[in-house]
Amino acid sequence: MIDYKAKLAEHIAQQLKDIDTGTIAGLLEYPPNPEMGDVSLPCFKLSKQLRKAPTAIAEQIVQQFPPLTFIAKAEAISGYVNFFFDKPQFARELLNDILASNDTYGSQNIGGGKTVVIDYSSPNIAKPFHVGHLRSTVIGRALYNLFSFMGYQCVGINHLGDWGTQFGKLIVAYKMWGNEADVEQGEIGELLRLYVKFHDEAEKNPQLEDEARAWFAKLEQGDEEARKLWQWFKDISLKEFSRVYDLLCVRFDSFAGESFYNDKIAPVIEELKNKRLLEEDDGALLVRLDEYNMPPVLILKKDGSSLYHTRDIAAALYRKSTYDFDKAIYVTGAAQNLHFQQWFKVVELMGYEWAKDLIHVPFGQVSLEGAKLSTRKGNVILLEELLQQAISKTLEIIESKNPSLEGKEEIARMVGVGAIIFNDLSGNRIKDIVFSWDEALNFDGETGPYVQYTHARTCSLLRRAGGIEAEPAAGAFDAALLDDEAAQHVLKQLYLFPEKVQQALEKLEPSIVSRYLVDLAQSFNRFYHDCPILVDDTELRKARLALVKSVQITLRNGLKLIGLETPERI
RNA sequence: GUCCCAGUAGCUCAGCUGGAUAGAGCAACGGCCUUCUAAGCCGUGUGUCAGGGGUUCGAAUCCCUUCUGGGACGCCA
Repeated sequence: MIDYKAKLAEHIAQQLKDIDTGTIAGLLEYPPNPEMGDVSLPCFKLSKQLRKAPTAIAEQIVQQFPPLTFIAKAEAISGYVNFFFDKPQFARELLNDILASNDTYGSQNIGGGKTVVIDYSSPNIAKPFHVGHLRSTVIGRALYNLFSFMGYQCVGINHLGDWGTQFGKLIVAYKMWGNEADVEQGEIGELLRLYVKFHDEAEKNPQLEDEARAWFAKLEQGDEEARKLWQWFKDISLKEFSRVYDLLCVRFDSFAGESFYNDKIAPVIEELKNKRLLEEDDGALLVRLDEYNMPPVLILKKDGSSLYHTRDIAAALYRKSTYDFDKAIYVTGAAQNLHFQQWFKVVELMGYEWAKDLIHVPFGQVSLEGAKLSTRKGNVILLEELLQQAISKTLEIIESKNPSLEGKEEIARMVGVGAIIFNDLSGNRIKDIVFSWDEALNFDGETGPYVQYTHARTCSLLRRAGGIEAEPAAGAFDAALLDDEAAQHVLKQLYLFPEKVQQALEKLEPSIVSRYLVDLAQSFNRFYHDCPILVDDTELRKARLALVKSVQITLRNGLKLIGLETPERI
């Protein structure tokens, strides 16, 4: 990876003596437009420490700046030092680096093989998979890819919501209003019907809630009938989930859900007791967190059954001992912020120093044109339906634009699904999303298909170039020929990729990569429009193809990170 | 009631570890395909950065406060 910023910081620090490299590196920034150079140093903050006016500092730096091959010019202007890269050297070093590193361009070994456990998707059994579940799934998968790319060993866990009072409810409903044939045939739809029916009836007859709790308690104690029904419901749900995961190409290393921790809860309760953290209140057991300005955490209900706090704590202890993680990440809706703060604190109070490695990654809520999503009220967009719609719309577009395309069904799947994923990852994850069919199925502008299309364009060019030029090699071209404005802009974008990937990792924010890809695609499309690539001038063609190849590599690496596929033709 | 999060162009958003004139896309209108994929490119217009105070050489960005919207707050997850 070439890092001119770091090199510059070193030289400037040497010159200023009293200021260290890190400080300078933190100050360096990219100027708002190209006339102001490639990297600039605002000198205002140095003013106090050096007891000198910013303009004087800037001028001093420029006057005494040593000749460096990669810097063509340094200019002092109203308190800034603007550095201009030596364009040919910059282009040559950058492209050679990208071509040589290829599918590792942008990656760094930050993790050093340390393990990160990422808990994502984690849908509730017996409820259909809807757009609301998409976020955790695609954000979590993107984080998984980012951490892997940056040298971490990842463990992806689908912490299935396969335990809890809801199963008591379902069992009660099934026994009262359901039958085997209907469930076998209706699958999740029928389970949902029973669940909704339960809630309707429970409003009239609150006693049903007690029955449900009783059945869940039986389930936890290993009652055979309860156990059998539970397993059956779970199998039916997993069948639907795996269809969706296949479409999204999402994989997990473990499906250990909440039920997995059932036999790991008692020791946790014991430990909490021994550490004198538990308090009894009206028959239930809880941990008080008043000093930390949080409400108490309920650990055990008065009927002796567990709650999800309890299971999360047991799961964290299990994961620590099983995987010895460096970080454990939980990707869930922001509505659960308090819940995570609470049980993270409990783990800390239990005396585990690794409580600091537990990280909650919250995201905003999806609503439906103002109304809240509600499975019970039937106010949902089923994810499978959304994906199918996107795929069939993509197929229509292909039929009209490129009817002779081979394997169009598969490509339509890659692009249609890509549109939905990209849409979800294009804004900061914390923002709420109002779902709109029009936006989800828009394939123009800042969208997944736009980036994929741009990637396919690079593939097409390299295909047409044929022969040895189709695979430009490092050093086999004259980078000085890439002096068009559009080409220069593409180079700058390419240079930013490693920095963006690192930022995305640090902020746990996949959208930084998504937005970067749009910027890169935009600059490439302008270059494509302004500068013919397959020209007769052999040297110029080679140089431009090297740029095209570098864009292809970078788009591909970025798309893969956020979980989009990279078809070579669209 | 207490706490958390958000508020930037008509719409969706970026910019928020303070820096040079606040940027994209969508929508609207007008151009560009006998030449490398038009899911593309170019052009036209829009802003009390929710309001008010403060800190600073400098604030969309940090602090305080008000307003608006969303969310959470013991036997659901």
